[in-house]
Amino acid sequence: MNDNEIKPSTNFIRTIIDDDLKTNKYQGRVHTRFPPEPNGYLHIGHAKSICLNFGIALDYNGKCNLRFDDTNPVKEEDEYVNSIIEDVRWLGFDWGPMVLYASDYFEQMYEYAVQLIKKGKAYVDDLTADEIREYRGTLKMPGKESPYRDRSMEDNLDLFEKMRSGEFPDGSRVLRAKIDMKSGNLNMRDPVMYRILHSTHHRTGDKWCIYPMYDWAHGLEDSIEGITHSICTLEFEDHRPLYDWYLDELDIYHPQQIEFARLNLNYTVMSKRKLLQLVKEKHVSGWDDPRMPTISGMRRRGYTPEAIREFADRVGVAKANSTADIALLEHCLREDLNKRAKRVMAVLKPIKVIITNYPEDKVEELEAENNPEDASAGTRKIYFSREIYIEEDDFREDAPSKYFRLAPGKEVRLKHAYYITCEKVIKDDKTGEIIELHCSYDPKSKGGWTDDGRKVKGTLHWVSVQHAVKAEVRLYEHLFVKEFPEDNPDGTTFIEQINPESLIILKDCMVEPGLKTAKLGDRYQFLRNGYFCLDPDSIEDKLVFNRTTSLRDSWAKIEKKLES
RNA sequence: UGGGGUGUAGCCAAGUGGUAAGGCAGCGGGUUUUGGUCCCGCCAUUCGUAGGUUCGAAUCCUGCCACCCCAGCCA
Repeated sequence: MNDNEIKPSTNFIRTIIDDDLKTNKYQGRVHTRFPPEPNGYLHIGHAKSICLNFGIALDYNGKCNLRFDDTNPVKEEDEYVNSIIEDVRWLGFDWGPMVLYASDYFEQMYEYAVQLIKKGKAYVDDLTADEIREYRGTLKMPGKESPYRDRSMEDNLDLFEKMRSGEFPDGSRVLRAKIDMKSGNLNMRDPVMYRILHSTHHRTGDKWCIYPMYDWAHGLEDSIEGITHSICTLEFEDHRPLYDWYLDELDIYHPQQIEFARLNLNYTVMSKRKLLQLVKEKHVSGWDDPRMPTISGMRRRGYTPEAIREFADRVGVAKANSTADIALLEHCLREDLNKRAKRVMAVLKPIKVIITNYPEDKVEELEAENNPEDASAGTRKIYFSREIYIEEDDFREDAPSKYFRLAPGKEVRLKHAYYITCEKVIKDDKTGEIIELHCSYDPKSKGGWTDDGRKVKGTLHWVSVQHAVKAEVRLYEHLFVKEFPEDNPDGTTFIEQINPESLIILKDCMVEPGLKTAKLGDRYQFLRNGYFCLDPDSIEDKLVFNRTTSLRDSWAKIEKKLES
C-alpha cells in the first residue's frame, strides 16, 4: 500500500451500491440513468447529477441511460432535447446506442394503468382540480374520499378508455390511484396518475390526449429499463413510498430510489424558472450567456468538461442541503487551464512605450515558450520593435512601496525580451493624461536576463505596436453581487441583485499576431491576465475573446491591505 | 405527536465504539523571466444541544433545539 495513492472519492450512494454488489441484489448489475425533462437548458447542478450517474456506471462497469422524461407536452420542446444531448456529450459521457424517451413507454404505461384498475387500485375521478385540492385535506388534516372513488371496475375501464380516445375535455376527469386519503404523506392521498391534455407532444404528436403524471411514470420508466439505482434529489424522498407502491402493486421489476442533495452555488441562481426569467427579460444575452451557470454558458465562457467533472467530484455527494463555494469551481477551472492553456501576450488596456535607444527600423524575432507547465507545447517566435504597448496598470507615476512594475526611473523586464527603464512620461498638455512612456533598454539583457546578477523583480507582458492585432475582450464577473441573490429580507428580487459589472467590454485590446488564427475551443492564458477563449461572435477581422477566469492576483490583495 | 429529511471549521465533506481524513477559502514562508504555477507550514481538545450507557462516544440510547421538503390535473 502506498500512502500517496489517491483515494477514489466515495459517497453514501457508492456505499449502498457496494453493499448491493456484495449481496448480489441485482446479479452484479449497476444501471443508472439521467432523466431530464426537456423544458430548459442544463446547468451546473445537472452536471453534478450527470457526473454522479454516468460516473458510477463507468466505475462499476455498468450502464447509464440518457432518458428524457417527456410526460408534459405543454412545457417540452425539441430545442431543449437537442441542447441537453449536446451538453451531456460535451461533458464527456456516452449512453449506449440510443437516447431514450419516457414517451416511448406511453402504451406500456397505459396497459399498466388498466391492470391497476382491474385490481381495484385505480379509479376515474370526475372531481374538478379545485375539488380534488379541497378533498386532499391539508398538511395537518386528513383528506376525504372522492364520491367517485367506488365506481365499478367496468365503469372505470370504460371511462379510462374514453379518456384516451378523446371523448372528454381537458381537466374534466383524471385517473387516480386508490391508496389512502388519510395518509400523513400527501403523495399517498389518491395521487393523480393521468390527466387529460389535448396538446401536441414533441414526439408523439397528437396520438395521446392523456398524459401520465411524474410519480406514476417515473418508476415505470426505471422499471422498464431495468435501472438498479434510481438516483434523484431530496425533494423526491417522500415520493418514494408511492414509487414503491406502484411497482409493488404491479408486481414488476423494482429499482431502488436513492436521494441526494442537489447542488447550490453562491453568487448565482440555479432554478430553471429563474434562469428562464433572466433569458426572457434579457438580463443576459441567452441561455449560453457566459455569465449563466448553464452548461452551454460555461462552455462559451471557456470552461472545460474536465474542470466541471473535477468540481462535481470534489464537491461531494451527501444528503445535507448545502451551498458550494464558487471559488472551488474556479479553482478546478484554473487547475485544468494552467496545464493546457497556451501562454500568449495580450495587452487589455494599452499604453504606448517608445524605447528611445532602440533602432527605428529594427525588428527582432524572439523565442517564447508556449507553456512552462508543458515542455511539449514548444515555443513560438514573437516580434520586438521600438514601439510597444504595455498594460496601463503596469505603470504608476507614484508607485506604492511594494509596487515592482514600471515607474519613473525604475527598471523592469519585458517578458522574453529586454530590461527597460522608464526615463520620461509624456502627457497631454491640457488633460494631463499620459500619452506615452519613453524608456531605454539594455541591449545586454536580450531574452530577459543578464549575468551581472542585477535584481529585476517586475516582469511585464507587452506587444509590438507594428505587429499588434486589435481585439475585443469581454471580462466577466459573478452575475450577482450578493452571495445569496435569492435571500432578500428587504423585499427586493434576485433580479435587483444583478452585478452591473458582470460584463465589461474592452474594445481596443492589442494582442499577439498569432492570435489571428485562434479557433473556437482553443484555450489561452493571456500572460498575467487570465484565461481566455475565442467567442463565437468573432468574425473575419474582428476577434472577440472571453475571459474565462482571471489568474489569482496576490498583488490585488496586497494593494487592498495597503489602502486600509 | 401531520409526514419525510438534515445538523462535523468561513464553504464542502470523510468518519459506522478506540481518541476528528481531505479539498476550497484564509494566514505565514520558500522557489520563480507570469505578483501565475509549484513547494513548505498554520488553521476543530471538538462533532446542533442537554443528559445517559461504556474503560472509552462524532459514532449507541433518551430528551430538546435549529434548518430544509411536501397540500400541481409540474417534474
